Amino acid sequence: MGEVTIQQVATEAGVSPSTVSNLLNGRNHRMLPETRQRIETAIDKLGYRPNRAARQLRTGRTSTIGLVVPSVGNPFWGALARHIESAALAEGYHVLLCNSERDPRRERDYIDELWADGVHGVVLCSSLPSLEHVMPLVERGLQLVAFDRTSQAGDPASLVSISVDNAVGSQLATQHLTDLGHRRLAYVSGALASVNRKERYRGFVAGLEQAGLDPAEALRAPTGSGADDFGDVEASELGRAAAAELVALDEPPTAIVAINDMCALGVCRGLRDGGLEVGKDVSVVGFDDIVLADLYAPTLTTVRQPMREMAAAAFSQLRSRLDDPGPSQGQSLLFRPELIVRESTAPPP
Amino acid sequence: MGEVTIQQVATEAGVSPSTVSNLLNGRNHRMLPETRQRIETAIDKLGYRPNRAARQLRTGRTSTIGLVVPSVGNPFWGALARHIESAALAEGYHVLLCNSERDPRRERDYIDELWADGVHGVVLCSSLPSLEHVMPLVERGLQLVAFDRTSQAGDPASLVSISVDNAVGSQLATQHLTDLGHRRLAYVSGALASVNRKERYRGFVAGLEQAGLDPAEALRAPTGSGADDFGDVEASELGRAAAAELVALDEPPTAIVAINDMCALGVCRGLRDGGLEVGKDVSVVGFDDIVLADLYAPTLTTVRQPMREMAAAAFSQLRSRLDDPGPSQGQSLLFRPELIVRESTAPPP
DNA sequence: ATGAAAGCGCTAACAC
DNA sequence: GTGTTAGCGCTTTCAT
Repeated sequence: MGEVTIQQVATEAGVSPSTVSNLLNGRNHRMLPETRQRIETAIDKLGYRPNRAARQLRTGRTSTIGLVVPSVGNPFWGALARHIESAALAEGYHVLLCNSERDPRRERDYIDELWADGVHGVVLCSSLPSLEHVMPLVERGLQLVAFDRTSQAGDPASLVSISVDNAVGSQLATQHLTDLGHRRLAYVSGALASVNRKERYRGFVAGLEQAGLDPAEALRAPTGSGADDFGDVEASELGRAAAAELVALDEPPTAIVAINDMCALGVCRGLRDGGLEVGKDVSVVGFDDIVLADLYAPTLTTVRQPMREMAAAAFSQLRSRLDDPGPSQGQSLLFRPELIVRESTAPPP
Repeated sequence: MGEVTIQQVATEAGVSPSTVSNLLNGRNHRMLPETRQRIETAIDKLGYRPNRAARQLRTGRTSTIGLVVPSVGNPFWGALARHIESAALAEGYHVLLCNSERDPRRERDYIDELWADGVHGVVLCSSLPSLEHVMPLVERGLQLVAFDRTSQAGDPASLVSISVDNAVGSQLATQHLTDLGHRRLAYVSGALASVNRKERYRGFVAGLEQAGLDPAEALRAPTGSGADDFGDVEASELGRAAAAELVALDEPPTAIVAINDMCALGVCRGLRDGGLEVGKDVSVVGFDDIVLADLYAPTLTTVRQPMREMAAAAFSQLRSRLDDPGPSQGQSLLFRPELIVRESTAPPP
């Protein structure tokens, strides 16, 4: 019941293991068609599959990449995982899934382990403003593609960043609201601890200013330290709590920009709890365009990230760097967001 | 920049590699505390991490398991992946993610590759009624835990199945509807091609009969061959299309049982398209209790699967079989579903 | 155009 | 209690 080895294939085909190996690795340009034929027959007959551990031990290469996301339980990250995996599969790569739960320590431990496993390429979806905790490995040759996080000053020089243009997206959303006539806007997000959150907020402020509104007067929720306590899975909880706060105000906002779709759905839920009708009493706009945005009642106006393309780019960047691990130039790919107008936004009542 | 090897650690600590290995593998009961100390110091100093490829090549074991799901883009599978990964991580295992996209061929290819990678344990979320395509590997020693699919007659003897009691769950849902006074029910699902779909439908029928209704008179949607064309990601699309059909009927149903939550959300969407109000004109009940069920408007009545427990069970079953790969008895674990009543169900108008 | 040989880093008998 | 030794299956010079 032992596995078939390259040795057995060689014996069966009447050649040496190295010849089989040569064929396997595409070094068959000057191989006799007959030899080649014999080997292929033997492989088929024996059902031979190369042992990856052995191959990896020898070459130091793996065709496995790591994917670190906050949580695949969140539909947004789930969708990313699906697309990354699909792009990887098409090139014969496998994906090791890591849920950081937005815990920096877990994130670091994971990357350490991936490295120890021989995984030299990782798509990292980190909320952390600094990537210092992974620098040692990057210096040792770890290839990193940051997803949903634009490059920062202290980042490793070779870092590739794939992200939607968050500021533009948020500004688009905000502008849509002010165009509809809204003057009293609120912004809902957790603590602006991560790069992309900051950028999205910046877009919100820019949108306000463009409409001649004073950002200082815009509402923010949830207030207080509570904002820090919400992780990624609970984005909807956060939105719901924030909406409750907002509804209780003397002068509630007529429009709300949420940090992302899950949060926006929570906001909608909280608004309903407070007896308000979304898309009528209050407008809500999200960010991401997850599948559920178009399913919700009312359907959610949101900013779409071109996920499939972004995922494909993330993988192909990683792959090309894995193939040529020389010291390479870092770069940022910023994708263009698109405003998708649906039912959750309307002129103020 | 080469990696630190066990040899270097040994040299540094002034011992032999085997002694280091012994410590690493917990064979340190009768080791001099001093030796142990020296080794640990050396490990820390050098930042040593064992090379898994080498270890795997030597022992034939991996601490990686495979997880094959239809698509992590679907929140239900995303949640499962998160929980499985979390259970695995707690025991030092890693999870290789595989999206089958409900393609039997992809499913098989994946499992073949996992096996070739030295992965001997797989949690398989297959919709397929037959597991014949993976039998050869099971016979070679592949440990398989089927998730969301109860054991079938032709299954491998050693198979472990983890599933919610689908029939009971569906019956609970149906009964809830008939208790509310509904007489004209519809069932929405794709083709009953998979084991769990069949079971859920059986529960629906049982619920009807228990209420003295004739299952033959119950509606089913979508009708026609269209039902086959929907995969997993598009469950919501299917629900929406089905609702459109149902709404167009002379006598539309007053209550709808959907195969799962994503489908139910699609149904709600379709109902709204048709101008009907969910939870008032029509009642809808789903299955799974994904996070969004409680976020939706109206909140969705559904049947909860105890995901975390089920995921933990799946992993621990797999693990124990991996640890003792002797020919083991197959078994089925059927978890108790729970009806969660929310706003989407009410007495008929 | 093919083969022989060495060794990747680790573990597990078996010595001592 | 610790060291010696012999590979696990594969790739890759270097010969031929």
